[in-house]
Amino acid sequence: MGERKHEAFRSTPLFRTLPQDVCLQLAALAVEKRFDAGETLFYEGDTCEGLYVLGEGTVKICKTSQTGREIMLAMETAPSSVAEVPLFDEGDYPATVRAITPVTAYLIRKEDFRRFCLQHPEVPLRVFAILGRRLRQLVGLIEAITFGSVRQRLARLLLDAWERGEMETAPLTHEELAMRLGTVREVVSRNLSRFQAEGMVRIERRQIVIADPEALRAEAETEF
Amino acid sequence: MGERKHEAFRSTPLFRTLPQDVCLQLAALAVEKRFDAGETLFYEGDTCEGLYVLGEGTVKICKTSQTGREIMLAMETAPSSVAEVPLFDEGDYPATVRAITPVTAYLIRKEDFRRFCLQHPEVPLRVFAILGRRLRQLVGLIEAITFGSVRQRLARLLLDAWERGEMETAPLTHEELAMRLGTVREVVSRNLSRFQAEGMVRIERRQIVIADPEALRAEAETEF
DNA sequence: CCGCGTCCGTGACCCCGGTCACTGTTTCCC
DNA sequence: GGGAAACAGTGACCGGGGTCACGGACGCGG
Repeated sequence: MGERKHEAFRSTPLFRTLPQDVCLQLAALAVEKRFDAGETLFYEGDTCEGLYVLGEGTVKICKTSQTGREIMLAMETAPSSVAEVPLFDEGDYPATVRAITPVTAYLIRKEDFRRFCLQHPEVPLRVFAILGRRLRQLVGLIEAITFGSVRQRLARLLLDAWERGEMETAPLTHEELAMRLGTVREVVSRNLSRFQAEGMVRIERRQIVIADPEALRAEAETEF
Repeated sequence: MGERKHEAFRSTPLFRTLPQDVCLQLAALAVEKRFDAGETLFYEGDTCEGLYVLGEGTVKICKTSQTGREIMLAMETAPSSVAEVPLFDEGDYPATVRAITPVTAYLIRKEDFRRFCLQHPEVPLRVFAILGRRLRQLVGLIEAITFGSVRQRLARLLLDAWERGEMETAPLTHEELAMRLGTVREVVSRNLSRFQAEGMVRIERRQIVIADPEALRAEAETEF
């Protein structure tokens, strides 16, 4: 069993630097869970079970308001991990994590992980780095939201997706984009229309095509 | 020398749980720095020197836009610490930190701190908890900004300040409030006026007085 | 006491973006 | 192929809040 599991643990940034045997030893503690697209791994406020290592698929980390609006804080695609935060501070999960493709994940209960950390002091340092990255991301998000416009953020988002070739692979519905930007569908539609009118993108059969990356970049980098 | 320094290290959340001697040993690595109110300890993008332990005073962690608008991500008042993030991930400081009262801080160079961590594995775990707290804070901020109104955030802010008795001690200019809320002076003024008109606060000789905490609370907790 | 700097209060204006309400277009599945 | 979802485009509307431009209130140093 567990070939895929081992592979997941070997390649996830958190454990990538660990020696093989230690890594396998850790993998032995984890239990596999599968989720369909749209299923949620856990909700904000749930008490923390443990750490999820993503073996396959991609998830979004998000918050939703009472009125159903949603904002995506981050996206993680395998190999990766989520829910590192509440492992050590006794708190609940701070946000909801939901599968956006089918996902197979491995759950390590937090006591097990903690014990493991004490035996392998290099592990916390890795977690540390991951947390740092997340923090930077969040700060960036706050900056973008409070200083920037939807137009700018959308430009940047499209550009990012394009640069990493996710343009064709991912369906990217307007609804999705809206959540990622912390706004609503209609606003995204409108802005996309404008982009098209200005020749920056073309929309052909429901696919967004980047026509003028440079113009987009200029738009994205127009500083606040 | 260093009585105040030792006190700072003993009481800061990061090191509070350390045995006395270890704590002093760590303190020995640090060098004292003083800042006047308004001076900035470091700017976002500066390459990370090390960890600051706050012995006295309070600072704000903030980002500023090109146009000079500013948003405060967090406030830290001694005993506390700032700049834990870039210690391990080789990045720059992610935000600017500025003294809002006179501050005396102790700087530990990051190599020294890292070395220290390897010798004392319980330290990273503490840092971890601190980072967790920060992350939760930021997520909360994002939520408040994207789903909430200035009115709500202002209500909550006033209430917080009131509950911890910072109401009289701190001058709290409208400008300050605006930054903390990620908005501008005028908007704060307006909302304060409205609050006064509705009898929630009174403003007497430039001092905001909480008149009806319950009403404020209701306002603050009106869910998005 | 006078001036000047800092902070406050307010009005006018305008635009972004959230909301509602429809209609049009794909897609996909029976 | 037909019908139901889901997705997309668009217009109308309007409120929050940002921007500008003042004028008034304090407070402090000369």
